Amino acid sequence: MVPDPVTEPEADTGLVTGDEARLSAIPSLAKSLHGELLARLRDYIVEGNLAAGARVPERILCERFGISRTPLREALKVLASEGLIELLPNRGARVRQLGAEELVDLFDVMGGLEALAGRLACEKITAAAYDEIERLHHEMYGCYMRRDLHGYFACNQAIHDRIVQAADNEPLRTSYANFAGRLRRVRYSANLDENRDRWGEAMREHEEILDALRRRAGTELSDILFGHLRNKRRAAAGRETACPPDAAAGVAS
Amino acid sequence: MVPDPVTEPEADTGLVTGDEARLSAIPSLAKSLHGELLARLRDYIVEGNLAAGARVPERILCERFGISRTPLREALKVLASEGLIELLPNRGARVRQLGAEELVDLFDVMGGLEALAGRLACEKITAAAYDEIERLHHEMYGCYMRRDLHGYFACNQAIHDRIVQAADNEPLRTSYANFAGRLRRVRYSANLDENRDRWGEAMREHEEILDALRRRAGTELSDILFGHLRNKRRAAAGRETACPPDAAAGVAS
DNA sequence: GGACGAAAAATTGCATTCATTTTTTGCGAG
DNA sequence: CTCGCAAAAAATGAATGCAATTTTTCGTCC
Repeated sequence: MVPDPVTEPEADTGLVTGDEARLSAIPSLAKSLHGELLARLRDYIVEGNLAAGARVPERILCERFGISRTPLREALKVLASEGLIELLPNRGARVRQLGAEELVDLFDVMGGLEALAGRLACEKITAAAYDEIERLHHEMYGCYMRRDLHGYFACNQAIHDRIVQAADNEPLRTSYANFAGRLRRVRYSANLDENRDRWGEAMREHEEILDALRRRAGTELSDILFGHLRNKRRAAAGRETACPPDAAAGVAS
Repeated sequence: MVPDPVTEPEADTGLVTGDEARLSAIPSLAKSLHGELLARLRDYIVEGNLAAGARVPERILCERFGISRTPLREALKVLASEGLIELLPNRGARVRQLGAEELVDLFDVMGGLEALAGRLACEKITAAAYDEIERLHHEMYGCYMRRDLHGYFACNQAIHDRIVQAADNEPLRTSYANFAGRLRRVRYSANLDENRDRWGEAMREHEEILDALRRRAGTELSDILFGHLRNKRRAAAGRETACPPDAAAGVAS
C-alpha cells in the first residue's frame, strides 16, 4: 500500500496554502516541537503516504519520525479534530476517506469561505494588494492563452490565496487553510486538460471576479466566488475518487 | 451592565449548537473517553471557570476530572487547535482571551458561515423543516411583543440552528459549532434589554430572513444573514470585554 | 477444504516516571 | 527596604511501563 517507504515525508508540492498559513495563524504552534510534528504528520497523510481508509500505525510512524508514542498520539487527536483522520475507540486511527457526498459538502464550505473572503477583501484590500492580484490575473490569462496548465494553476491558487489574505481575518485564514488541506487529498486538477470548456468558463469567471474586486463590490464578488466554486465542484465531480497513495493534487480550477 | 449577575454560570440560554452538535458531527469522538473529557474540559473553559488569560493548571484539572495528565494534555492540544486556548512552549496553556479585533473577526466568520448555511438551506430545506422555522419565527415574534427576552433568545438561537441543520452539510455544522463555542465565552446577550432599537431592527431582519427562506432565495438570504450578523456584531461592540470567570453568555441577537 | 474457537501476539489507552525548563523562594548585598 | 542572584520547588514535555481490548494465528472439528 505504501508505494515508497524511503521517500522523505516532506516532499514539496508547491501548494501555497499549506502549513505556513496554518502555523502562522496559530503562533503558539509555530515553533513548538509538537507543532512541528503535527505539520509533518499532516503532510505525511495529506500527501497520500497512507492508503485511503487504512489504519494509521502508531509504531511505524513513531520510528519514522523518531519520537515516542505520546506526542504522536497528541498529534493524532488534533488531526482527528481537523477531520483528516478518524478515531475509533480501541481500534486506533484510520485515514478518513471522503465519500462523494462529503466531498461535495467540503466544496460548498470552501465556496462559503471564499465568498466571505471576497466580501471582506472588498472592504479591506489595499490598492497595492489589488494591483498584485490584477497582475496575477493577467499573468494567469497569459498562461491560459498559451495553454500553460501548470502556470495557470499556480496563478489561480495565488489569486484565491491573496483574496483570503486581503480579507485580513485570522480565523478565516485558519479555517480556509484547514479545509483546503482536507481537499488536497483529492485529485481533481488537470481536469481542465480534458475539459477545455470549463477552462474557458473558469477564465471568464475570473474576469468577473477581478471586475467585482476592482469595484469593491463585496456582495457581488461574494456571489461570483461561490458560483465559481460551485462550478469547480461540478467540474471535479465524477473524478471525486479518493486520492490513491501516489501524489498530491493542487487546488485549482 | 449585565442585568442579572447572580445568574448561575450554566444558565441554559437555549443554545442548541453546543457539544451535541460537535459530538454528533464527528462520531469517532462521540463515545470515547477522550471525547468525553474533551467535551467536559471545553465546557469547563467556555463556561468561564478559568480566568481570562489565566494559566490552565494541568495538575488541578487532573484531580478535578480524575484522570492522568496524558489524556488531559491530549485534550489541551485539541482545544488549542480549536483556538480556545493557547499553547506557549514550555509554559503551558493559557485561556485565550479575545481582543476586540479578533472578536470582530469571529463575528464575520460566523456571518460567512450563516450566509452559507442560508444559501444551502434554500436549496435543500424540506417543507416540514421550513414550517418548523416559520413556527419558531412566530413564537419569537410573540416573545418580542411581550418583551420576553429569554424566550426570544431561545427562539432566535433555535431558528439559526435550524437553518444550519437544514443546510445539511456536516463540515459546515462542525465548523459552525466550533466558532459558536468560541463566541460563547463573550457576553453580549441582554444588550437588547437596553437597546430596544436594535431589538426591533433584529426582529425586522428576521422577517426578511423568513421571507427570503420562504421564497428559497438563496443569494438574497445569504446577504441578509451576513448583514444580520454584522448588525449583531455592531450591537455587541463596546461590550466585547472578555468574560470574567463568573458567567456564561448566550449567543443571540 | 472451509469454518469455528481458543491462545498468542500486537495494539490501544492511560498511568507513571524522568529529564528539562520555568517559576518561586530565600538569602545576601547595596 | 529594595534589588539581584542562586537554589529549591513546581511544572512542562516526552518516554516508558502496564492493564485491557483487539487482531492475528494456529489447531481442531465438521
